[in-house]
Amino acid sequence: MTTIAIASNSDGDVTGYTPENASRAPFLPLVRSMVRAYQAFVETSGRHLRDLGVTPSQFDVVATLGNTPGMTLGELSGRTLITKSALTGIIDRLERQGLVARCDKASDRRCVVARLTPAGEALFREVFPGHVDYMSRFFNRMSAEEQAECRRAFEKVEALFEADPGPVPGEE
Amino acid sequence: MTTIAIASNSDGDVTGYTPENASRAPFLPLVRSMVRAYQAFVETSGRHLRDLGVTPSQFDVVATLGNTPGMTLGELSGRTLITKSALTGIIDRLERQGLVARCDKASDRRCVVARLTPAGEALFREVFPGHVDYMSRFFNRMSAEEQAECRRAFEKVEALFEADPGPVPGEE
DNA sequence: GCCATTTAGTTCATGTATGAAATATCTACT
DNA sequence: AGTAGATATTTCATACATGAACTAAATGGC
Repeated sequence: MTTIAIASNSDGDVTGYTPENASRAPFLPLVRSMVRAYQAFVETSGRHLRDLGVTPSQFDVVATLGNTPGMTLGELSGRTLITKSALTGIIDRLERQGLVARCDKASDRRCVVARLTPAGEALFREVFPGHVDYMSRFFNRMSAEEQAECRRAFEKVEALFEADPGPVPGEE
Repeated sequence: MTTIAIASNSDGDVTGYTPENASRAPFLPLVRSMVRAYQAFVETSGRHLRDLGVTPSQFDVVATLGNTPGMTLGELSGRTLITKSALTGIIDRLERQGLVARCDKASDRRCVVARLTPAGEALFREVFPGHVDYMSRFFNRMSAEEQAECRRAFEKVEALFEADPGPVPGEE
C-alpha cells in the first residue's frame, strides 16, 4: 500500500523509537496523518476504478488525453506526474487494448504523440464523469471553506521540500 | 510516481475536463495539492534512504522492528500499512540480506514472527536516527502549531473516506 | 557543416503494490 | 470428536515505480 518510511505506523507510535529519538521527531504525527489521508483517498478511488475496469494510472492517462488532440509523452508525463519510464508501459497496455494510439510528430521526430482512439474516447466519456461524481460524494461532506483550508495545509507541507533546508540546528 | 486518478495534473487543470464536468468537481485542487505534498515527501525521504542503501519499505520494516523482540507478520503489516502479500516479498529480501529472521510462534503455528538479526539491529541504529534527523530539517521549518493545524486538516480529509457517503445529491 | 550537448523515449533490473486463490492452522459449535 | 468457518501467510498474475543506461534526433557553438 505504498507506505513510506517513518510514516507508516497506523497507531500512534514507531515501535523502534526510543525516547531520545522520539523527542527529535515531533513531525511524525503530521506525516502519519498525511499518509493516511492519501491512502484513504487512493483506496477509495482505486477500488471504484477497478470496478470500472481501469487502473488508476490508466484512468489518469485517459482523463488527461480526453477532449484533447493528443499530446507528447513528455507532456503527458508532466501532467500526470507519471515517470516517463513507467508511462511507456502504461501506454503500451492502453495501446494493446485499443484505447490509445501512438503517432509521430512531424515537427520533432524524437517525440511520440499519444491520443485516444474512438474506443478510448468512448471509455473516457463513459468512465470519467461517473468517477468524478463518485468521488464528489465524499468531498461534498466538506464545505468549500474547509476544502480551501485543507488545501493550504497541503501546500504548506509541499513547500517544506522545495529546497534543501541546510544542516540540523544544534548539530554540525 | 504513484500518481492517482484525477489527482495527477501538475498544473491547474484536467485536460479532459469539460466545463460541465469541472463545475461538478471543485474538489480537484484539494486532491492535487494532497498528492503533490505526499509525493514531495516521498521523493525527499526516498532519495535519502536510497543513499543509505535501503528502500522505503525496507526502512519501514526495520524501523518498526527496531527495539522490539519481533512481531507477527500480521502485526507488522498493520503497523506499516504494507499489505501482507507485499510484506512476504519484503521480508524475503531482508532475510536474504541477513537483516531479518523469521521464527515461528509456539502459541500459534500459523503465525510467523519477524525480528531483526544483530546485523539488522546494527543497521537500525546506524540508519534510523540519521534519517529522522535528515527529515527533521525540513519539518523544522514549520512551527509546532502549524504542524498541529495541518495535522487536523489531514485528519479531516481522512475522515471523508471512512464510510460510504450515500448517493450524489441531486441525482438518484 | 561538424561536433558536443541536450532532449525524448525506450529498455532494463529490481522492488513493491494489488486482489484472488491456495494452505495450513486455529476456534466455535453441534 | 468433528466439522464449518475464521485467520495467518504464501503464491500468483499483473501493473507500476525507480534510476541508470541506451538510442535517436534536435540544437547550439565554432
